[in-house]
Amino acid sequence: MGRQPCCDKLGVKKGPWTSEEDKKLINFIITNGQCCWRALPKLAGLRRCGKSCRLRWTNYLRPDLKRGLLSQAEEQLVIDLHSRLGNRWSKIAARLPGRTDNEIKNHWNTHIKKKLLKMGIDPITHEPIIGKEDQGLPNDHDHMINSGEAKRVAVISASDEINSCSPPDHVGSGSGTDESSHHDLTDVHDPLMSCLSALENDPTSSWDLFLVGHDEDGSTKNNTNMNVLPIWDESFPLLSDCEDFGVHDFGIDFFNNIDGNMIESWNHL
DNA sequence: AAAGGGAGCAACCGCACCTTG
DNA sequence: CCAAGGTGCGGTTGCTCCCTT
Repeated sequence: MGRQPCCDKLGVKKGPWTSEEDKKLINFIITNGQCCWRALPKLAGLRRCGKSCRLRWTNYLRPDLKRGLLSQAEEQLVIDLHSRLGNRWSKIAARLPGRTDNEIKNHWNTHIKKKLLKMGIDPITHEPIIGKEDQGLPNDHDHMINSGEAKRVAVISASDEINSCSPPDHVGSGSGTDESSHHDLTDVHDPLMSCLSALENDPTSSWDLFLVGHDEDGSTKNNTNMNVLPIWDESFPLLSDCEDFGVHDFGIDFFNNIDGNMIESWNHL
């Protein structure tokens, strides 16, 4: 049988996109909306694979994309969601407006993973790594766990809200690796979260600002920045209706509502 | 100032799932 | 119901930039 390749390998350009190609793609999508990706390259006059066009659009050209590093709140949300969803980057990205799965995946692999490892926390299981000396971890990782270094991972005390919007489709995969069941944030037995909760009052952490706020009387409370963590159903009603936050979510209305700022940002490409 | 190495990110690849006829 | 096409997703690669020596 065999599947027909998504595009003719011959004559299809690969590698970095030029600004000229970007403009062609943007112009086509603005004019025509996003139709079938396979046909798009020909129609838009691009010598690119349809897949490549889709990727370029979703990961780079989409007007609603945020630029720059993830904020601490976003990073924390990624950690939290990863603890429950695993490497389902698209699902995680769906909870972070303006961020792409690719971006989050990259950020995870290059930043967050290292941070967690440095803290002696397994980035896969989100459990403390104890007594595993041969994993290339710093020798003092146990010390870091006990000293409050690990606290930087942050505490989600707003777990109820987040749990309330857990995607329904991440359960029952049948693989026996249902992350949601044992990484539920409300579960006090979650080693990562309980570890972090125990450390949350350490005033030395550079992440305190967003982890836990301190009232003037010294009592702790959720930092106001925690409010940045979205209560999706309320704050992002549109997103809560979107299983994925992809290009297909932009209909004709979206393109009718493209404003000057978007065009401006594209002009800077 | 130049070379080497590491980090970060954009893009590609291939598989899996969904849709359609 | 099945086969084939279309799309999405996660893993991986490779290029570029920056820092260190």
